[in-house]
Amino acid sequence: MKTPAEPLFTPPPTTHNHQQCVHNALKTAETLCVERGVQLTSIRHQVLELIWESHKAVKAYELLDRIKPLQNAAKPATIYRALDFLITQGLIHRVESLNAFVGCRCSGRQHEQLLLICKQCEEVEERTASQVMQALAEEFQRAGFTAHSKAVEVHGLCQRCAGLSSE
Amino acid sequence: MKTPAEPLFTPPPTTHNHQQCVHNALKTAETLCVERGVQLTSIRHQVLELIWESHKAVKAYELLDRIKPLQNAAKPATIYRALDFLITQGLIHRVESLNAFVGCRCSGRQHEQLLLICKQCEEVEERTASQVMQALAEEFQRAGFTAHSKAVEVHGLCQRCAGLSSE
DNA sequence: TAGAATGAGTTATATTATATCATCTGCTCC
DNA sequence: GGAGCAGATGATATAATATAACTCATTCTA
Repeated sequence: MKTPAEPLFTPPPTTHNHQQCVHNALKTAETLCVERGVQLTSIRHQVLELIWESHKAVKAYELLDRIKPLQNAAKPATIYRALDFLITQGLIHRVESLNAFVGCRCSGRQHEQLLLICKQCEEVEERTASQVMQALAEEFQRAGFTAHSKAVEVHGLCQRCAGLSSE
Repeated sequence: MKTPAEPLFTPPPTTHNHQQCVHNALKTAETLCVERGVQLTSIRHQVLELIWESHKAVKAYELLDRIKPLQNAAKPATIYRALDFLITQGLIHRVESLNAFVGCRCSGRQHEQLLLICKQCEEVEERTASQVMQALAEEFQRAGFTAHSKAVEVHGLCQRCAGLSSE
């Protein structure tokens, strides 16, 4: 049931050790869920693992297709429920502008980050961007607005892709 | 064909003169389209007008329902094409986190604004927030990211609604 | 007048997401 | 042990959002 999933994706061409990266993310998730007394069930774990296969944002129905070999009975609701759980626990981000989901690197803590989405390699980089958040807070102050949740998403070219295309 | 549309909505309880506000928006749109040599056709004008009926973000299928009395043949594509046009011309914003659309107050110019979305009255306030944009630009610099388009959307309570609920 | 460009009509379908009710599983309390 | 509860999942259906692809009409202009 907890098959490590076939490498259905092209690993990111970055130099980072992705296997380690995924391993950390899953371990952190497991620990956090224990601490919080919530259940990282088999399905939820599998969905999280599938999301972490790459640093690209993944669509819900893509996850559904990929999880079917492991969970024959999987239906849209299966995926959406798992996604809800993972979002609530701060383990993944929903990328609003793509209707897609990406693993959260700062698992479970601060969950409102700047997302930099590369149009070319499609990878999503998450940044804390405290100065941006600070400027936002000041703007809310001026506007008399009480913020509950933020989505700060930027599309463009990541450093690597911009470098390649300008050569 | 250019019926001013029945008041299907509750006008915003703000003190502003909404009729004037809509009038300005439409006039500006008309002028801009002439300047740019693009056609603000009857359908496009109607959709823009419907969007401006309130300061809430409107769903595409809501627009479809509302435009049907005026454009009997209207289909989803009718609306989505008009929306595409209006977005391209910078006359409306797409609110990514709601899959909805709202009139743009800074028509046609700077089109990347901070959107403050009230969970209670549902109105969307648009702010230029140059300090936020500046902080974003600096963050892109640090990340080596080339930004093409931004969505900065915040959900919460507007001043008015926060005031009311805290009384 | 042919042909390109643009907008709109029409039909079909793809994609994304939720509602609802039934069932199962593990736990607690008696 | 069994009743009852809560949380998770199964199963079915359908809602909501969005696009594709082809046609036709209009306008402009070469």
